[in-house]
Amino acid sequence: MVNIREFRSKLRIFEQFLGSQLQDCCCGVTVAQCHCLFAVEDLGQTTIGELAIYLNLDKSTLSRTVDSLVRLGYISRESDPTDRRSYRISLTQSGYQQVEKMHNVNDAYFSQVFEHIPEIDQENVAKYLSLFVQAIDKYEGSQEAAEICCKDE
Amino acid sequence: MVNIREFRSKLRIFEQFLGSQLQDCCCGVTVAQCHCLFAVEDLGQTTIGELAIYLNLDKSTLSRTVDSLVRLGYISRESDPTDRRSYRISLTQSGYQQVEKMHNVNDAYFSQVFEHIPEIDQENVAKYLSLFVQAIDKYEGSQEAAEICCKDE
DNA sequence: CCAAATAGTTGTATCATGCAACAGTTTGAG
DNA sequence: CTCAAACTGTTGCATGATACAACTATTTGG
Repeated sequence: MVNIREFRSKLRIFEQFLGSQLQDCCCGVTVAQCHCLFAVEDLGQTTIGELAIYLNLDKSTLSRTVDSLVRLGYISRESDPTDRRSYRISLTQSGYQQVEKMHNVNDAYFSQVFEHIPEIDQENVAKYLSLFVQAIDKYEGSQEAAEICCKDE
Repeated sequence: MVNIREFRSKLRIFEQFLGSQLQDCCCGVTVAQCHCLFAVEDLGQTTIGELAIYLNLDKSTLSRTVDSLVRLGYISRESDPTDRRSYRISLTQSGYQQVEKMHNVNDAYFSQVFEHIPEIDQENVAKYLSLFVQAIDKYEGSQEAAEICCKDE
């Protein structure tokens, strides 16, 4: 039986680490811009609306973040000829370079963290994190989610 | 050999989940206030400075967050008679109740997530997360940390 | 004893965010 | 076909979290 409270305590440390790690490894852009660039990479050609859903943020927030990335030259935003309300969002050449740079820096960082895990355990760390993420997916797809929490108090 | 980039991809999903989960389960206070309350619980009687180090935030940020929690009645802040620059920060009765409420709600949430993990794997999910957190500790204590990242560009 | 260090607060600026209102465009029901 | 409803993205506004710098009050060490 897992001690949930202890698990959550570890999780808080983990979360804090992830936050400051990314902040340090964004290669010149902000954390929000970094998330947005990775999301555009994941989605390929996309729209503000899709990005907002993917990142679970308001479309107005994404509108502004994308705007800043267009100004930085990392993202191209072209009017969609088949629906003039919509824009086609994608990475520019320079955007791809920035994303690759961020990946390399972050990969290097996590590789070093992994070196501090005993070699026999490394695969399992990845495996069981993956399992947890799967459980999140299943749970969020299910009914119960959010009914426990105290959103509306 | 662990595929670091894939691992990081899972991590991004994980991080997003943790962020929105806590936001929904703060029982009436903000996420920053929630982190602060848990920190005061962890530290027992403490100070602004200690909290700032523990949470890796600026003392001015903590000063304001603590201030808001004093106003809410969750934290008591008394002048330290042995050092009049300093204040003794601790949870009030009402603060303990709030913390317990948040623990219960969050424990319930994560218990449900765990139910979506096969029973044989549950212990391992906790075990290997713990191992990863240990690796973070070791790494952050070491020299190399932060030299990889592109903080200063 | 006084300069330097320390603890916390406050002013200021920035970033991220959501909601509401809006403009322009598309779509579907009649 | 037409027009109301739905949709896409932007902008105005408010809030919250945050850091840095300057500040006050206090303590400490040479």
